[in-house]
Amino acid sequence: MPVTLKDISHAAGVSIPTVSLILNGKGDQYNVNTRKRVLKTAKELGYRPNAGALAMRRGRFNTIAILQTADYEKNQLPGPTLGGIRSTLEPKDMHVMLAALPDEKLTSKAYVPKILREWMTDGLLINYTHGFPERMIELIDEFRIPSIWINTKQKHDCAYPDDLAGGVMATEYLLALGHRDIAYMDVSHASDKLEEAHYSARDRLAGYEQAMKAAGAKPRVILGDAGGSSANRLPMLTALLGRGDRPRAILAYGHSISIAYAAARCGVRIPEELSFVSFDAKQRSDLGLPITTAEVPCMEVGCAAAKMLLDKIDRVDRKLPAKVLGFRMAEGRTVAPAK
Amino acid sequence: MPVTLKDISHAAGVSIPTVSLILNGKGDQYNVNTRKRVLKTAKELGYRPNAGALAMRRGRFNTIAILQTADYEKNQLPGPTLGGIRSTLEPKDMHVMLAALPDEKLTSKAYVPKILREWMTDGLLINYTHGFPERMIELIDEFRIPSIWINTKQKHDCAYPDDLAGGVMATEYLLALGHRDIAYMDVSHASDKLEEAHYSARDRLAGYEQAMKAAGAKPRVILGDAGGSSANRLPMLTALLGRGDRPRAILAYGHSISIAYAAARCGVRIPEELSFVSFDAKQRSDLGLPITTAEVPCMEVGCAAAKMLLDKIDRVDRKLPAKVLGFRMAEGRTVAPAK
DNA sequence: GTGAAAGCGCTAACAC
DNA sequence: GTGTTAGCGCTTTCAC
Repeated sequence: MPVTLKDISHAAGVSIPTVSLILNGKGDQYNVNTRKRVLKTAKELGYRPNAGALAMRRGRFNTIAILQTADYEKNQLPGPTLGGIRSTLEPKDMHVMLAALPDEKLTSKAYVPKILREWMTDGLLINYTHGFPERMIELIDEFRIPSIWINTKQKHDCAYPDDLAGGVMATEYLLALGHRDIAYMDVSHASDKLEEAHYSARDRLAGYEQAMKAAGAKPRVILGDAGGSSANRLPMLTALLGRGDRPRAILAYGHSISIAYAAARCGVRIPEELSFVSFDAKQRSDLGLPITTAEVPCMEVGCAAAKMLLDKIDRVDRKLPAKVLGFRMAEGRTVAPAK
Repeated sequence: MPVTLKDISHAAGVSIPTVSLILNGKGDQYNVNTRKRVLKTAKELGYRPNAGALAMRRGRFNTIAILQTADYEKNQLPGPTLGGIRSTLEPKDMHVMLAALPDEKLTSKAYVPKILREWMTDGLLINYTHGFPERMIELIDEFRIPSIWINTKQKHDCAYPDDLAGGVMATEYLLALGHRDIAYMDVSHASDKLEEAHYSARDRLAGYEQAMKAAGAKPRVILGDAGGSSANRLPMLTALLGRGDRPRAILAYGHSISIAYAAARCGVRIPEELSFVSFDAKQRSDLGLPITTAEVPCMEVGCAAAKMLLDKIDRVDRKLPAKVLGFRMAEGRTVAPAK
C-alpha cells in the first residue's frame, strides 16, 4: 500500500532513477522544475523509502539487536544502559531491536531464535551474565554475527563495570569520612553461593576488603541469602541492625531500600547513627532520602558496547579488547562523618 | 558477506529456485538426493534468509516499533507491558524495535524521526501520555501507519488501565477490612496541578471518592507537589504521619516506598498502626515487606495493544474501539483489619 | 524433477 | 537533463 518511487515517477511523469536521485539530493543536474515537481509529489503522496530495499542494496540493515532473556524480572537492561546504546547509535541513524529469548526454549537443542535464524541485524549486543547456552554462542559464531557482550567479564568483545575498583572507591569514600567500623553487606548471596554468583558480587567485596586492609581497618563482611525471598530479608536485617554491636557504616551490595527501611524500623537514624553507601545502577530517591551511591557506569557501558559493536560491524572478525568502565560516586544524604 | 541462496545454489550445483523451494519445505517434488544435498550445504554454509529481501517480497517487515521518549527517566515502558507486547508478537515471529525520540528535537518543526521517515515497520505502539506533538500525529496519519496508543484515554485505537475502577477496588479492599479512616495520598500532584496531570491522577482519586461515598465514609484527600524533588518529600511525609490525627489507612497514588519509610521514621508501625495500599505497576518488595498493591494491568495493556495493532495491520484504516483493562489486587503485608 | 523469467523497491553505471 | 539497464536476495509462475 505504501508509496514507492514508481508511484512518484508515474505521478510526476519522470523515470524512477530521476526520482531517486532527486530525493537523495543528488539531482543537481536536473531541471529545477523537474526537481520541484518530484519533491512536491513525493511529499504529497507521503513517500517513505522502503528500509528492506535499502538494506538489500546496502548490505546493511542499520539495526542492531539486544539479546536478553524474556523474563523481565531477571535481567532487564537498565534504562541508562539502553540510553547509552541509543545515543551512540542515533547519530548513525541506526535502530535497536529487542530480542527477548524465552528461557525455557533456550536450552532445547532445536530452538533457534528468529533473530538468529534470519539475517536482519548488523550486530548483537548480548545482555546475559550467565545462563546463556553454549549452543547460542556457537550459533552466533557460526553465523559470524558481530557481537559484543554487556556486563560479562571476558578478554575480548565486551564492556563491563570495574566492580573491584568500584568496591575500593566506595570503601575509601567512607574511610575518608573517618569511618573505620564499616561493614560490607550482601544479603543476596550466601557465602557458599558467592562462587557461582555474578562476578560483581565477588569483585565489589574484594575491593572493599582491599581498601579496608590498606587503611588498616578490620573488614566485617555480612553475607546472607535473603535476596530472593523478601520475607526473610526484613527480619534478618532488623535483627542485624537492632543489635548493640551493629556497624557504624555499611557498604551494601544491593537491596539498599530494605536496609534503610530496616534501620528506620529499628530506630537507627540515617545518617546520624548509621552511614550508608550502596551500589546501584542509579542513585535511588524512592525513600525521599537520596542514597549515597556508588553508581554502576551503566550509561558508559552502553556507550562503549555500542561503539565497539559499530567498530566490529565495520571490520568483522577482529577481536576488540574488553572495555572496563569506572564507577562514580553519587552524593546523597545517607552518610555523615564518623564521630 | 553472509550466505545467500545463490551461494548455496552454486555450491550444490542446482538453481536458486530449487534451493528456495527446498529450504521452505515446498520441495516435495524434488529428488531426495537433491533435497538432502541442498539442506546439507545450507546448514554447512550457515544460511540465514535476508530479512530485507523477505520484507520486500512480502510487503511486510514483521516488525513493530515502540515510540517513546528518549528520556529514560520519564516514560520507560514498564517491564510487564513490554513482556505482554513481546509474548503477543512472538508467536507471529514478529519483532519489536525501540524508537526513542529525543524530546528536544520533537518540537522542532523540521524534525522527522528516522522511524517515521523510513518505511521499516508494520505498525507503531505509541507510549506517550502527553507531550507528544500534534505534528507527529499528523505525520503518522499522513503516512497511514497503523498505530495503537498505550496508556492514553481515547475513544479509539488505544489500550489503557481502568484507573477509576482501580481506585474503587483499592478503596473497597480497605473498607472490607473494616477501615473507615482512609486517606488518599498523592504527593506528586498539587491540587491545582491535577487538571493537567495524567488522567490516572484524577481517575484513581475519583474512584476513591466514589467508593468512600458509597460506603458512607468521609474522604480525606492529601495532595502535594513533592513528587519531583525528593528533598521535600520526606519532611512533608514525616510531618503528616507524625501527627496525632494521622489516618489509620492510606491509599497512595504512588511513592509508596517514601510513605512506608516515613512511617518507619515516625515510629508508626505498618501494618499494625497503619494499613497501607498503593498503586503500582508491579508489587514492590524492595522494603523487604511486600506492599499490598493495586496493580496496574501493565501486561494486559501490552497484550491488548499488541493484539489490536496486529488487527490494524491486517485491516488498515479501521478504527478499533478502546480497550480498558482492570486492576488487580496483589496481597502484601502492609494491611491489617481495622481495630 | 528442474530451471528460466519476472518482479518486489531501490541505486549506480552508463547511454543518449 | 533524462532514461535505460542491471543487480541486490528472494519467491512465484510457468515452461521443459
